[in-house]
Amino acid sequence: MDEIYDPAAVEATAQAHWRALNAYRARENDPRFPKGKYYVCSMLPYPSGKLHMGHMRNYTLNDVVYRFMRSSGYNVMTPMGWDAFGLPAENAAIDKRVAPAAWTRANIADMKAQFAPMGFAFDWSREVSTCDPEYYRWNQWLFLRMLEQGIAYRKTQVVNWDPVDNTVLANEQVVEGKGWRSGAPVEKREIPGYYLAITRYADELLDQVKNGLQGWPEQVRTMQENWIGRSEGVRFAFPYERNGDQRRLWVFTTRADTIMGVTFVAIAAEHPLTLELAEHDSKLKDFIEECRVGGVAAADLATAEKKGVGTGFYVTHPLTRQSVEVWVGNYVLMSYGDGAVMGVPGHDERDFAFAKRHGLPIKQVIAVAENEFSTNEWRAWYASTDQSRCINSGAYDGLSYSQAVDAVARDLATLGLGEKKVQYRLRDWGISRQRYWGTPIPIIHCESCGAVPVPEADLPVLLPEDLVPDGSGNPLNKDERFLACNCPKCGKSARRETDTMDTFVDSSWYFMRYCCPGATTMVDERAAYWMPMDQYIGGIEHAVLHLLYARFWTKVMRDLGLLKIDEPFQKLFTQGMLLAHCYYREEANGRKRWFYPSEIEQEFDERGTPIRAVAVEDGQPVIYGGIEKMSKSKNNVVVPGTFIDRFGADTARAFVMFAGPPDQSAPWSDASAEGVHRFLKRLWSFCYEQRERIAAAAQLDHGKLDGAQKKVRHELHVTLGQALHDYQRLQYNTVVSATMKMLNALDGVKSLPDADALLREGGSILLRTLYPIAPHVAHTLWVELGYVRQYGDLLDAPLPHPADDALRQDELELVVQVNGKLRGRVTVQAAASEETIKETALGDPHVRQFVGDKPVRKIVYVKGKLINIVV
RNA sequence: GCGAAAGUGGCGGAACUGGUAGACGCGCUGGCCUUAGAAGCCAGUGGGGUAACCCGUGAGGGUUCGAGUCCCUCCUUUCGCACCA
Repeated sequence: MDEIYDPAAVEATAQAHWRALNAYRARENDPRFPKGKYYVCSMLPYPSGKLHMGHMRNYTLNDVVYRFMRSSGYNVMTPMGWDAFGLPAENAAIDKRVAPAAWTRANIADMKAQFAPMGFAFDWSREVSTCDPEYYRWNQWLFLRMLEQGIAYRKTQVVNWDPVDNTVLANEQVVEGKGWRSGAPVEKREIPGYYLAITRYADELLDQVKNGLQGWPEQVRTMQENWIGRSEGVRFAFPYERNGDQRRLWVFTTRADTIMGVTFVAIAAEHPLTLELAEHDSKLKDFIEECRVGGVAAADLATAEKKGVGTGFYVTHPLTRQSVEVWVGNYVLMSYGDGAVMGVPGHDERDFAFAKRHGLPIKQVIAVAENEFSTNEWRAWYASTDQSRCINSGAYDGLSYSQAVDAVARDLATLGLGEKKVQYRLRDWGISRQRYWGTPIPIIHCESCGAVPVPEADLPVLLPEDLVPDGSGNPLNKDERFLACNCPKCGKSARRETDTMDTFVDSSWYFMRYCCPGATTMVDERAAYWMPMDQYIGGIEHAVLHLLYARFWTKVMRDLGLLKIDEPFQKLFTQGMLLAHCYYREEANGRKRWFYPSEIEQEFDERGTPIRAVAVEDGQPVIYGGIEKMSKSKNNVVVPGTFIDRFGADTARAFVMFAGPPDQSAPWSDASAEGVHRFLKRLWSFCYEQRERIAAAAQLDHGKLDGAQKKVRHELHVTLGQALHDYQRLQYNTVVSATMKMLNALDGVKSLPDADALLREGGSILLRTLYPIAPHVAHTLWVELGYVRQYGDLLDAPLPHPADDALRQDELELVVQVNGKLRGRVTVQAAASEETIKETALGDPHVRQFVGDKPVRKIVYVKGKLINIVV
């Protein structure tokens, strides 16, 4: 054993050992692990080629779960793969003139190499790349099954168009009116595409996120709930006549009790009736155009002015039979409900604003308390329905909210003009993307037969890998080899669909393919063994997108008989980001020049308060830019390579765990990281010095320990109990603290000549507690100190558990409070009666000083902890 | 605007179910070692005070023998949603 801790050597040896054992290859029903399977997985990364410490934090978290659960006796499996399709590869192709496939594969190789030094327990035999035909063929296969079931269908509708990325976006991918990736304001376009009927599953998706999924963070569950957005209400129609036809204008409302307050009907600019009426109305035409390009940021939209145009066209109120004018309003969304609303300005804030602006009548039909309603000043009576009463509403007068809704729905139903309906905010998932680097949609367009599915036997529809996009649209449209085909129905020459699938399709089930590498079907019985996943780990940014799609996909697979589970992820953990300090200086041209941390020196005052930071190059001050997300533009990205070279992977792992609670963002700090390295060095020196005593020590007999050793042993076992608890709740920062505490405690008894047994037991506890976090150094010391003979290889050595005799104490130190304030400490026999303890407390001279001659009103005794004397 | 979470030393952060606030680490101070530096080791480190003590978990109130923790009001920050009828 070397005297000096050499992480490079330690890590190389440990990794060679694990490699020789093929240690992370997981097998179904492995008899070595009677506790059963445990599947832990991190969201698969996009192979951008660059990994920083933030990634390492995420995967270390994953690795700690793996090692801890394996130490607990589970058959643990943790895989890794690549979300390999998508736009960055195409953009890189345009920039660098390389095919996306080559770029992506090179990045994957690069990233795997960057992972290697960290010692992660990935079972690489299960690796998945979503751009691999053996993977995406099953996207195509399931898509065809969905077509058969009517879950997938083709339609033309107004979509979100990203003018920079030149593609359609799903609603989930539009953030504040902008494309989630490009940041460009989204336009509205009418384009044909394929949709997946996720709304069919809306009820189930909602129910399980509300009432199941106990292992998910509340925040994510709420976000999904809001996204699905279930509303109960009434869908009804305003009849009208046009060109001799009897037609109906449908609307949806949650406030059917206000139906007698309708003074207009507002419809969306893209509503079919709008388009029809606009044919002979140039003002309306202009307004439609304004709505199409306008509406940049959705945040402004909510407060934006309620613009609109009257059409001069009238429909009939279904209950009063009065004529009501149709208006086109910019606040009506075509994509929700029927793209039309009844206008009740008396009781809806938006309708009110619209009516005020356009001079439309306002009618009160709900009784409200004095001063709560006036036409000049809106008060949000709308929000409270529990005590409202109808007025000015004919037959409905006096009814409460729910009575009125029931009565109105019944009357509308009698007329055949409406009924109760549940409306969702969730819309079907548009998966067509006008991009090259994705899964080809397996459809053939035939002039006589239309859109024809590719026969199963012809799968996969291979994506050509040698095309280099030039920025002028989808290169598949120009690739004759890909386009040319024959119609599977009539055999005539036809053209292939060139749209590809949204990459969220790829990530909707990769975690199931991990379970059954090489399966000749989409999934096989091995998936039934590993699924549902026990612990999923990923960023909060996927709270709705990926996690909702994956849940939907699982349910579709279940209904097709491929699986028996309802939900894919039992527990979800959303990890926080790793941040870093940044420093800059204003240049003469007004630009900011960002400094790398290595170019900066921080100065402190006598008390440790940072005063200023200076640049190493000239000693002149720079401006502290705060703690920010790691980004290239701010030069504050910490890369693993150089850090690991200097301090080793174990330090990197231990520090990213120590930096803060894993579910919160934490700042990287070179100084703190070196502190963790110092700890590992101290641990190494300690073990080096004590190696002979520990290796030769006898079994520990608690009864033979003296008071000082008992105290240390007690502390060790209490700390162990806390560490195990924190392991369970994934609070690894305090686990690292616990191992530091254990070392400090053992350090305190190393000079005692008869402490060999205690050192041996303590060392074994410390190393096993530390192992999931810093496995290389723990493994090496485990071997050197001779623990293998007793417990076996550290990979599968049983977890230590606090011993009862160590936790039990002969004497207790109790805190004495007077009126809730700490006034003294007393030591009592553990077996002492409450009476004796109280007397001892009162007898303490310091306590007596505070009690004085005031009468004691009450004495509270908290067992084993404290005594509070109330005077 | 609506909803959620969080505010604790110079810093990152502990305190599981109300029970010794500041664990553990960083930084800082003093000392030892060293020709010197680096590394290492020892001691100290919430604020005030010579001290006894007093004050301290964003602000204010409340419940309780006892509140960082529970309740109410407010402030700040972060995140999510954002015309969803």
